[in-house]
Amino acid sequence: MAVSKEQIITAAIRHLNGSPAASMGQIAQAAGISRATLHRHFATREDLIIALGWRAHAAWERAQAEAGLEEALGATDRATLERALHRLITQHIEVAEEHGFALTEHLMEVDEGLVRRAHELEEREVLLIEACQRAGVLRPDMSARWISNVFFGLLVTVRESLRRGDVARRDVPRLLLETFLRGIHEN
Amino acid sequence: MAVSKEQIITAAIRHLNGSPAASMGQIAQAAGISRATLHRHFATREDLIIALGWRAHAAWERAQAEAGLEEALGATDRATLERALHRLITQHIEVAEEHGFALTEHLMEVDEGLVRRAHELEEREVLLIEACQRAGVLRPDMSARWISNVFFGLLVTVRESLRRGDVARRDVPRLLLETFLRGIHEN
DNA sequence: ATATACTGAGACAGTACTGTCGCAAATTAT
DNA sequence: ATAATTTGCGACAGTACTGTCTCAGTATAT
Repeated sequence: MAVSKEQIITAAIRHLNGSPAASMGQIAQAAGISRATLHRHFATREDLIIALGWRAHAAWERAQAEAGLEEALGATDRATLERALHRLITQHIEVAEEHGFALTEHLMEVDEGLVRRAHELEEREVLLIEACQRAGVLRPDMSARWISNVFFGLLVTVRESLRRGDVARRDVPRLLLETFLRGIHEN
Repeated sequence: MAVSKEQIITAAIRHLNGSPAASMGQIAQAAGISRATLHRHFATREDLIIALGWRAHAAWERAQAEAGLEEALGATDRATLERALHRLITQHIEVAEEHGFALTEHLMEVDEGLVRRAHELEEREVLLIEACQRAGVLRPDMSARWISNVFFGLLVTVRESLRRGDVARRDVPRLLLETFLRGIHEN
């Protein structure tokens, strides 16, 4: 096979990041294959979007794994939790960069399994946030779910900032961490 | 006239906040008018979306005005600038709540005038941010444009949090201000 | 070299829109 | 009450998709 299913997904995501409403024909063209071949791999457009969703969620899960989230959930000391949190944040930057369009794609909420998967992944981050709150790493006067949503919004910030060329790619980790943790107020 | 153009816009925005990809027929139904009537007011779907964009931008400008942004730009003292900033942030919550879908609607970038308008409004906020940085209200180690984008992302956070029912409406101003200015880190 | 599998191109029907029109009914103004 | 305006409804052509199919050409494997 000249172009594998995984390659198609990659090309589709890349194209949809710039044109979220692209048709099957445009996606096929961007992937360098015919529309018929694209339909052979993904029977419907919805199937394709769902597949992209799973890919994005896989990247999300990998980010959690590489951040050591699972292990950190058993810890109670500041250092371990803080390190996991920082890693998680920086790992997410790539995810937002590669699968950014998934952040605001409402079509993904139609797939039951995908919604459940997103919920699970989100729930694990909420657990980490709560653990950080108990350990005194994060402020306790905000709900963990709000903080989780703040994280989501800041990833949209990252995506847009990079898309518009407002910040340099290499500055993003520092900016995101500082903004997220310390806010933008002086001292 | 039973339903004015302004009422149609209001109903359309309300409906599109929940279903961003709604068709003209669905929008008409949501507004309580026929599709033909909707087309009499807005010749094309694009015209309608553009009109919603102008409405959203008008609300945006009103938020800036009520926050006293213009006057604050001439000031250099902390108190005035800080007060304008706080007002601007809280004023924006309503805008995000009422015109939330406009935050991520890419179709609005096709209208030249609308893009210029958005640019102007954004530029004024950047100027305020820079003034706040010079006055020691906001940290100077981040570009004003990044901070402006952070603000944008947090409005997406607000929209999603309210849409999902994760936070109470009355808690939003405090949460947003605290998060924006102080971040989520303990102490 | 031959069989197998895959691909691109094109045609096709089906669907869901958009945008326009005419007309009858209802609303509003005078 | 009558005229003018506005509306809903249905019909219509036009467009842009989606999803399926066929067929001829190409690559791949044995």
